[in-house]
This record gives sequence, C-alpha cells and structure tokens, in this order.
Amino acid sequence: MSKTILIVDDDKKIRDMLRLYLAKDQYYIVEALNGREALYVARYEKPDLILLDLMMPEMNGIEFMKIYRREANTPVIMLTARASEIDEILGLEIGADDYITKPFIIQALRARVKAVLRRASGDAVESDVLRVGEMVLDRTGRIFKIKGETVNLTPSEFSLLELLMLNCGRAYSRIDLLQHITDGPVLESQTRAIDVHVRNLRAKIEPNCNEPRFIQTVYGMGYRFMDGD
Amino acid sequence: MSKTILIVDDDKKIRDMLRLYLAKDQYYIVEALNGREALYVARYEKPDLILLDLMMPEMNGIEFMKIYRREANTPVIMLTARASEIDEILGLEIGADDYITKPFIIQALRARVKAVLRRASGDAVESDVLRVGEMVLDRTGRIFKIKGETVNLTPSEFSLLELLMLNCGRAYSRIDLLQHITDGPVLESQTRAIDVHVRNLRAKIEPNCNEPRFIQTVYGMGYRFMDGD
DNA sequence: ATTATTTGTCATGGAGTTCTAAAAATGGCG
DNA sequence: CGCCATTTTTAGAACTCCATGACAAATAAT
Repeated sequence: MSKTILIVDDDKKIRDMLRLYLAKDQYYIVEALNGREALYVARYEKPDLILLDLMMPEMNGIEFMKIYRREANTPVIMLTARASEIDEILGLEIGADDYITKPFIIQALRARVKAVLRRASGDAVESDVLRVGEMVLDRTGRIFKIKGETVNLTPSEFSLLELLMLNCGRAYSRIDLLQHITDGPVLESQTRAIDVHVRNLRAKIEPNCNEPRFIQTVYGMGYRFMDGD
Repeated sequence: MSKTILIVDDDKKIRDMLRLYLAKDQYYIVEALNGREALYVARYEKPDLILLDLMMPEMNGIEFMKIYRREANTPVIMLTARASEIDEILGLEIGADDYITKPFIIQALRARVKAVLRRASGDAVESDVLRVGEMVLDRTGRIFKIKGETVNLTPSEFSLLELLMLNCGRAYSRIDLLQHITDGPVLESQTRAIDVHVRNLRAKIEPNCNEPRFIQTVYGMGYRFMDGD
C-alpha cells in the first residue's frame, strides 16, 4: 500500500520538483500552498508524512504545527531556507521529526523521507520502537539511538530503560525495577544496584546529568521516566 | 455478564489490534473513529470502560471528555502518542482514570483494563488519577499537581493525601492516618506527627492556610478531606 | 589466559524528610 | 468569661534516602 506525502510550500517550482522525484518512489503526493490549506488537506488525506516549508504566506509552518500537532502525530520534515532557521525549529516545541535546508540535494531528501517513513511505520502500536523526543529505543533490534546516533547500552541498562519507557510516567520501586532486569528471585539488599544502573543510564542519555530530564528520581520510591521538559 | 469497552481511535490499525486482543478477554467491544461519533456510541451502549485516543480529527479526546464527563462517570484510559502529552492529560481538567503511551505492549494495556474494571465494579471507584477541583493526584506516577503545576510532596504527605482524597468526606483519626503512612507498628505517641504533616500539606495545597478549605480539622477526632468551598 | 566490559558492593557526604517537644493559639463548654 | 482539652506552629535533632566514587566480582571477548 502506497504512502501518502503532503507537500506544503508556496513555491510552485519546489512543489513540482518534489512531486516529480518523490513520485519515483511510488508515493501518493498531495499538495498545499500554505498552512491553512495544509490543515484542510491533512485532515482529509491523513498523510503518512508532511514536508513543510517554514516560511509561507497566510499561515506559516510553525503556526500550522501548533494546530496540527493537537490533532495528529504525523511525522514532519521541515524545509527551511536558511540554516539559522534550524535553531528556531529545534528551539520551539514544534515537534518536527527532521529538517533539511534549501537548496537541498534531492537524494538527501529522498533518503530522509524513507528514513522517517520507516521509523514511523514502526510507530504503530504493534511496533517495538519507542520514541520519546530525540530518543529511539528499538526493542527487537535492541538498539538505542539519540539524534540518530547509536548509544551503547548494556543489557541491564537497556532492560531498565525499556520498562521505564514502555510505562512512561509511572513511578517504579527499586524492587520492581530489579525484578524486571533479573530472572529469578531478588534480594532486598541488591536494591542499591538500581541506583548505579540509573546513574550509568543518565550519563548516557541525559543532556545534563545533574538535572535529570528523563529519568526522574521519585524520593522514597524509586524512579520514573518522563519527558520533563 | 460481559463488560462493554468502547474504543475510540481514528487509526484503524490500532482499533483492530485492540479489538483482537481484548476480545480474548471476553469483552464486548464497540468502536468510534472520533469524539463526535464516540458521544453517540457511548450514549447508546453505555460502556463500562472507554479507551480514548487523545488526538483525533473532528473531535479530539479532550473535547469529548469535556462533554461526556457531564453525562456519565465511565472510567477512561487515555491513549497518548507522545510522552509530553501526559502532562496535558494531568494538567487539563480531563477526568481520565489512567493513561498509557503508544506504542504500548498489549499485555500492559490488558492489565490496566482489568485493573480499572475491577476497581470500578466495586462501587468504590478507586481511580489511578484522583481529581478534586484544580488538584490532580496521579497515584501510579506519584505526581501531584495544582492548576497544572507540579507540587512536590514528601512520601508521607503523598500517602496521607492519597488516603484522604480517595475517601473524600470521611474523617480519619490520627492513628488511622499514621497507620496508613507507616509500615509496621505505630506508637500512640507518634500521633502528633500527623498534625505536622497536615500542616505542611496545608502549606502546599491550601489557598489560605488559616482557613483550610480542603483538609479540615475534625475536633477531637482527626482530619477529613473535602472541598468545602 | 588475559583483557575488557558489565554488574554489584560499600562507604561517604549531603540533601531531604520525619518526628519530638514545647510554646502559642484556638475551640468547646460550663 | 474562664478553664481545660485540643490543635497549630515552630525549630531543631534524628533519621532516611540518594548520588557519587572507588573497588571487587562476575561475565564476555580476544
């Protein structure tokens, strides 16, 4: 079954060029000239991916995202004219999955489109890929990535993070966590080992280890995974 | 007699998957594609539990809840795509009983469905997420919020508030309260400690500490939680 | 067999929490 | 009102809990 891609750009030349090349990869292409139009088209067509220009008349990319992100979780690749705009994209909480600056090489874009669609198709419920922000935990592949970079996790660390991410927002006691990464009975005394694993995990995945954003300590209880922006 | 579960999600793949697996547990499953449809189905079928996607076209989960909560008290498990949406669920006045982030493992969801139905079938509704006015106490997440702002509670304070909110309106003696926050035997003498905890709690949750609105003193007896506006 | 990696133990210091004790304030009731 | 019982408030001592670093044991890799 062919994937649907929505192209949003006010420049006809760019839309044509994108349609031409992406059609080669057997996608079904729909278009919109600005954010307002994109909203209508997206709601109707339910695209699998959106290529979104940042600067447009009527309604720009950021405004579009603000509204659309409340309705769907469709992956988005942002198209920006200037490199400096990238900061803006990353800085604001737009929720773009990737970005590329114009003028871009069409092959680079094709590769990213493929990559995002591959990731996202695994995003369905039956999938084994957990995504939180820039982090991707692939359960079947036992691979963990941040911003596309593979981060090496030990078996215990992976197992721990797996439970926490799967049950995002829930607080777990050390005993529960220990039970999950161990087979067989566990001893109350081994409970401090979890602290050490958490420390090592934080060193690998937290932007700032002293102010954990994802793996939070629940005083008197244990730990919780959550995106505490 | 078989329980009825209403699944509300615009993604057919997710609906199919949920129906398939939940049917194994002998539930009667009904479906809706968005909030608007869900309203009709819910009114007609009167489900015992609703699995509700947050992001949907036509009418999203939040809007649905705003309307439906005025009509019925059916327990709801929210399905969210992104971790950051949990904050929204807890922050806004959505009366959800539990939540789970996609993608989830079906076993986890089955367990929670069972848990919610078990709690709800006994007429005492023991939700995971307790809500009184602007306050939200997330029992499994161990998070307490007022107007969307996280308020840090110590383990004893959390435990105390949990019991009181769960049994809203009921007065408890200091011994009972002490027993609840302690494991092991308690001493009559420690009973004054409760006063201190209550004081600290009031400082954190009462709009005006001198005129407690929520944690009320029952003279000669103990304390009671109640919205005494 | 040797090395590297991973896992678990322990001690320490500091942060956060709980409890006590005593004084001040308040409520109930004759 | 005035008294006593009860609750509130305060401060600090005692305690619990967690992060950290150093290290030893177990396990896997070479």
